[in-house]
Amino acid sequence: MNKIRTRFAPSPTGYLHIGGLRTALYDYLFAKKNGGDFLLKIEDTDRKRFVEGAVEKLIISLDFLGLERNEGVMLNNNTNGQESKNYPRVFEVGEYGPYIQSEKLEIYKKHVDELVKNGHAYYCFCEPKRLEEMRSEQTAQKQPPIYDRFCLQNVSEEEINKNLKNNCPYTIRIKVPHDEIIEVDDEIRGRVKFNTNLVTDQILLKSDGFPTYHLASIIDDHDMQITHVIRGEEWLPSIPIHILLYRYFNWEAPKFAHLPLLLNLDKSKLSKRQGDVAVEDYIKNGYLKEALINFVAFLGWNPGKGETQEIFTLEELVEKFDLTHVHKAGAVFDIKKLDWINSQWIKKLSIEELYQKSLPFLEEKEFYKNASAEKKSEDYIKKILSIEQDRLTNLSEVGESNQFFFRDTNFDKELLRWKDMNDEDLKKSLEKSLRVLENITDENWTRENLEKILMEKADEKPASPARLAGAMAKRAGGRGELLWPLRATLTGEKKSPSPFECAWVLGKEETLSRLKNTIGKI
RNA sequence: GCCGCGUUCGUCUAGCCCGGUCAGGACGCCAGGUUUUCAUCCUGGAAAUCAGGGGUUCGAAUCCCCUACGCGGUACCA
Repeated sequence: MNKIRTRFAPSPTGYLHIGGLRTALYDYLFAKKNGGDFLLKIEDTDRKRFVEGAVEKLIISLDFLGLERNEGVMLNNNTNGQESKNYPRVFEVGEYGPYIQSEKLEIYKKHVDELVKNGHAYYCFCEPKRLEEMRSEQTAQKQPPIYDRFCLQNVSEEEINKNLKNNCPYTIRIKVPHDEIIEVDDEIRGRVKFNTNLVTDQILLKSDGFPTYHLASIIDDHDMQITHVIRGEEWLPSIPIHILLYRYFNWEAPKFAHLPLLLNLDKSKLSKRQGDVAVEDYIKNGYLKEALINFVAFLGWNPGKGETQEIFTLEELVEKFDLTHVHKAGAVFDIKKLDWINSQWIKKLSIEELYQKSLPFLEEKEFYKNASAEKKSEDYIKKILSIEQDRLTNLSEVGESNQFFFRDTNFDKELLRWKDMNDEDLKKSLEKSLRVLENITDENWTRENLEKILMEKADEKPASPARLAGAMAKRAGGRGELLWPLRATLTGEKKSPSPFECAWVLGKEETLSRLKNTIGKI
């Protein structure tokens, strides 16, 4: 059996779409699972929709995500690729190129001429206006909109030659046979059938000399020896054309797998209207690439029986991936699940990694910019991150809910009170914390120690005779008597990490100073 | 309109090919536990008459047919 080869074939119309990522991912996973090759080609035959820099952006995104290609279009030239004619910083690596459609125009022309010669395709000189009128009439009569073959039936060879000589604009159409059922075994959907009487003679070559998708993709996939075409469901209706082209060229067709669509919450095709669709936007908003890949992999696929685990690395996905477990129905993109997966991936990061990834987000924040140099130190930030790690669902939230680490706190006496504590009790509580903390040396100022010592003190005795000792006191929140005012002093917030964690991050000096400051104000 | 694809908890889905489990898991939600607060973590719960209707069968989410609904295609866009 031939080596398995898949390709991702985006159009450079902007950025890597989240749906594109899913397609690319499945192409990648399938190829790697089967020891095959995965490559990138560019479908830039629509000059009206072309966006400057889009090819580069696409590659950057794929590289960033770690979806490595064996060949095709690349940005870094470490494998002696050839510089692209149309895109100066882009290289083409591999022996089946060009991998950029706009560089293959002569090849397409040559093939389509062959089709014309063999009677499988024909010249069409119809103007768009006539085609439009024809179609609206057909739909009005409840007929399927199909080209009426005017040029096939009414334009003689002589006229064709004359028109060509006069540089009349023309297109070339495929000649679809009548009364035939075309059957395809889709890897995901099983057998799919189409009646050719309902298939129009699609345009293969546009009047600007560029091929349409149908022609170009078939020639490319053949040239590049693609064995499995894994693409979006929107291509399913045009598959009879593709099958016909393989037959006309006398080429063996690859296997096809049509992926279910990604949907908005309202089940319409995933679109920008209802949220971000560009991979780069998700990255910009603090999602990890691991989470994005993990999440998108599960949109329309699952590892099957018995597997309850859902957090997987790219490598693990490669190992588990299987086309037969791809679902047929469209999948709603629910960002709540992405958030959860992202939080899981954040928890797996080392502090060093978390620091490197969080810093760019932190540097954008006002509270960080306004902080002292000491509070921007790597050591200090890492401490904050180590206690925030379990609380983050998203990198962009970093520091957000713990801004007291970066600036002074506000004094709010009511916040400091534990339950119905009076001023005197409050002051006593804080003074006790101060005494305890003062006695902890710098080298003993660790998370574990602070917790151990403060907890001991908090459990020591019920502060007021009205409260019972032991477990009952604990239940009534005896620990809060010491711990709540301490934590509130250190943070100035109703909600925050524990006082042990906060004191540890702030350091002895800052902790004591915040305590003294507050005590002085009561 | 025409053609194609699809339809299991709110969402992602297992199970369907090879009929026979209280239709299982995850996210989210709710409750409880741990806990000074928050988050994490742990335990439990609600949540799908398997789109609807007909068959076939002792028995159907699973096989067959019909209907409805959704989506995609219907371009000199991909």
